Amino acid sequence: MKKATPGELLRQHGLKVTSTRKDVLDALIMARKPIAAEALQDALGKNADIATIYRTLQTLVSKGLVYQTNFRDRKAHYEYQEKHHHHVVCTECGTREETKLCIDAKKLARTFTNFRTLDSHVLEFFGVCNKCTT
Amino acid sequence: MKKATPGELLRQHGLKVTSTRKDVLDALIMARKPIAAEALQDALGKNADIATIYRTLQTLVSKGLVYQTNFRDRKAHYEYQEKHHHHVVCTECGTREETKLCIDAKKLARTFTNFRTLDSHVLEFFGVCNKCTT
DNA sequence: ATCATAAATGCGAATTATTCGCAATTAGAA
DNA sequence: TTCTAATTGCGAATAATTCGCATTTATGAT
Ligand SMILES: [Mn+2]
Ligand SMILES: [Mn+2]
Ligand SMILES: [Zn+2]
Ligand SMILES: [Zn+2]
Repeated sequence: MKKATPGELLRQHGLKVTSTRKDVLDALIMARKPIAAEALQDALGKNADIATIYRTLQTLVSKGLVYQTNFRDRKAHYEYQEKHHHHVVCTECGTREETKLCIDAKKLARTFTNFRTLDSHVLEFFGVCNKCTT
Repeated sequence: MKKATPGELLRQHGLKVTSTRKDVLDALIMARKPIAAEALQDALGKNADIATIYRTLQTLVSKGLVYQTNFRDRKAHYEYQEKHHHHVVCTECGTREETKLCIDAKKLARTFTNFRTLDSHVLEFFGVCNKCTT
């Protein structure tokens, strides 16, 4: 199957297809990394309203199309998530690397917690990348 | 060895021992769970200045005495961390459970990333606790 | 014990990210 | 095409956190 367009993705998730939504989702897909709301606005060429962008992001997150992370920073970052994954972030230069490493939350819930199931998890690693380790 | 007092802890980390610092650290130790800056101020009986509390928290975090988490919420939470651990949070009622489960970041860095070492990581689980699963 | 000095505090004002209220617009169903 | 609920745009409002600066305080040296 070929990759779905932003419009199709929105429709698949039962969302009205508006141009802001298409643009935001498209920008997120292009970015291929976590990006903050304001940076997203810049990427869109300033034509979109910031409140609308925030509302759009909330919607996309609620549908699971986009993953929201609150790093140590105080602003939220949003990433289009075609496939679940995590990041390793360099605390010196901000370089971000994707990692396939994950954890089996289902098994884990039984072994290590009293919850029957775990719906989601946040996992981020911090270190100094090889370039910054002189 | 018996448990160190807040004052001793501060001294051990090369920090000036002030009453706000002792109070904040003490409150965090008592709380035994992540707590936000303002809640901390309440716990301290309103006598401490919020800007000072924030500065104190930054300091404690920088020394590794306290662990800062930015959940999905927009406010940061701080927890005294005698021993590294993570949480399982119920998205219905907010119940928070500690879990011993962790990951071996050293081994991991070699296997799954290009970083030589990983200094820290954030790991939080979200689900619905048994009480909320009617 | 007193002093000197850098560090910490308190206060108010400033910033920053995010949300809200509401009138105007628009997507999609009928 | 028409109708209506959902979405947008704008500006103003919130909420969390930080900043500037004058004042106080902890601690090391005398
Ligand atoms: Mn990624
Ligand atoms: Mn804990
Ligand atoms: Zn995962
Ligand atoms: Zn861990």
